[in-house]
Amino acid sequence: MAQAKTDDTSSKRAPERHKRGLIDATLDLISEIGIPDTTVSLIIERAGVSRGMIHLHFGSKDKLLIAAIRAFCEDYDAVLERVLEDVEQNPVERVMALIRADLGEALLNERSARIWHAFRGVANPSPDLKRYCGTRDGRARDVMKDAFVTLARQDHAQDGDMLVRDATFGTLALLEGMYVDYLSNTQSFSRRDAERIIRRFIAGLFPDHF
Amino acid sequence: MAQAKTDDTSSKRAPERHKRGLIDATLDLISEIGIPDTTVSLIIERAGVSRGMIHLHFGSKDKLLIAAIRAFCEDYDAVLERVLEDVEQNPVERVMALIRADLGEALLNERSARIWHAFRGVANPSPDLKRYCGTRDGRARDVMKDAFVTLARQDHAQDGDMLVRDATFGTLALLEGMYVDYLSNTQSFSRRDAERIIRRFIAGLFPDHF
DNA sequence: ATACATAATGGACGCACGTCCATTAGTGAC
DNA sequence: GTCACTAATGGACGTGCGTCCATTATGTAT
Repeated sequence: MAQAKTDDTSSKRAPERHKRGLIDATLDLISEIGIPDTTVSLIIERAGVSRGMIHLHFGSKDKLLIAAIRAFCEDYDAVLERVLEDVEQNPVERVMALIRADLGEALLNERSARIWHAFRGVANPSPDLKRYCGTRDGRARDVMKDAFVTLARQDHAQDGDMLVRDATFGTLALLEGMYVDYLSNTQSFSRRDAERIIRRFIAGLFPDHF
Repeated sequence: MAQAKTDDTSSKRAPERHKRGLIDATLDLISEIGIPDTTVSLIIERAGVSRGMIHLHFGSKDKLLIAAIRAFCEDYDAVLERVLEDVEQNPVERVMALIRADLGEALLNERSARIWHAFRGVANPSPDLKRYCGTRDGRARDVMKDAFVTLARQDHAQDGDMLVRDATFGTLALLEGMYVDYLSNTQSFSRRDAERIIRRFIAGLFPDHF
């Protein structure tokens, strides 16, 4: 058996590296000039590869786009996962850590916010893309819901189900709204303000904990 | 002086009617197949006019796009304005009327949500479009802020400025988030739940009024 | 009636797009 | 060193785009 398939940087034949290069170039261009203007010629120029590579590795430009958003979402999830590993079990801290991570520069920056919006904008007509865009699914939602369930039980809250649902759904909606506002108003956007507002929302539902 | 310039439907020469027809066709197509696939050929076919009309009336396809989003936003604002005229002066009722209007079928439906997202997605690279997309400007924000100012004064709240800012900003962010969620999950989206969640957020900040 | 102004037409044009494939270059096996 | 295999190249191809303009149709003023 030959040595591992991982691409050493010196090799001129490195399909995985080239695939990743094409995906990164695509994401960069989308964040800079938008999806409609992101052409095959610009992508290959940015990635520094030849014209046939997209067809060779992805089959078509559309499939490259799908691979790009998939990779983008996987990176996003990976960052969240890493945050959740490091944080303690206290549900209040877990929720706030999630929010802080979502609002931090690693996840909420101009590039990523633009990419999110660009994909959202074209996702509806295309089910292949829509699959990757849900807010309601995914780790973040589950972790948050679990934390709120714990708190609702501690409080012996009546109608705890609705409380948990409202808290989870509302927090995610607030985070979504913050992303939109970040893009509309990047320079005056305040991560501190955003975090405080979300905290105030949760504090209204769980006054004893936040 | 001849009769009014308003287009009677029988006339074959009706520039204003044709302009509006092109704009409506453009918005329809954007909501159905997205901006990248909305071509000149499809627009004129949908509008039932000839190929040269876009160049004649708007100068180019790009300018038609800008005119379309402008018209879309004006319609949106007009609906809000009409709601605000009918509602009483009580600040609590004004805020809730605004929220209810924003979540109502007239403003939040599949077509409009898709159009919003499509334009948001391409707006960042294009300042001409970005101008029309802000959440933080506009009537809705001002009306909401005024209402919260009134309430904060009644409560003699300390740090009322921050309270008002957080309430305004947070409510708008929640509404934005609801729009995103509506699109991601149209069939299971509940306007009632959305309204209740936003109300709970505001109630946390103004417990004596909501 | 006639002339004038302009709304509207639709085909032609050049260009840039995404796709594809015959060819070349690089890599590991024998 | 040779062979076999596959990654990578880059130009050619056809398609469909947006733009434009010479022409026609329509309504208005004289």
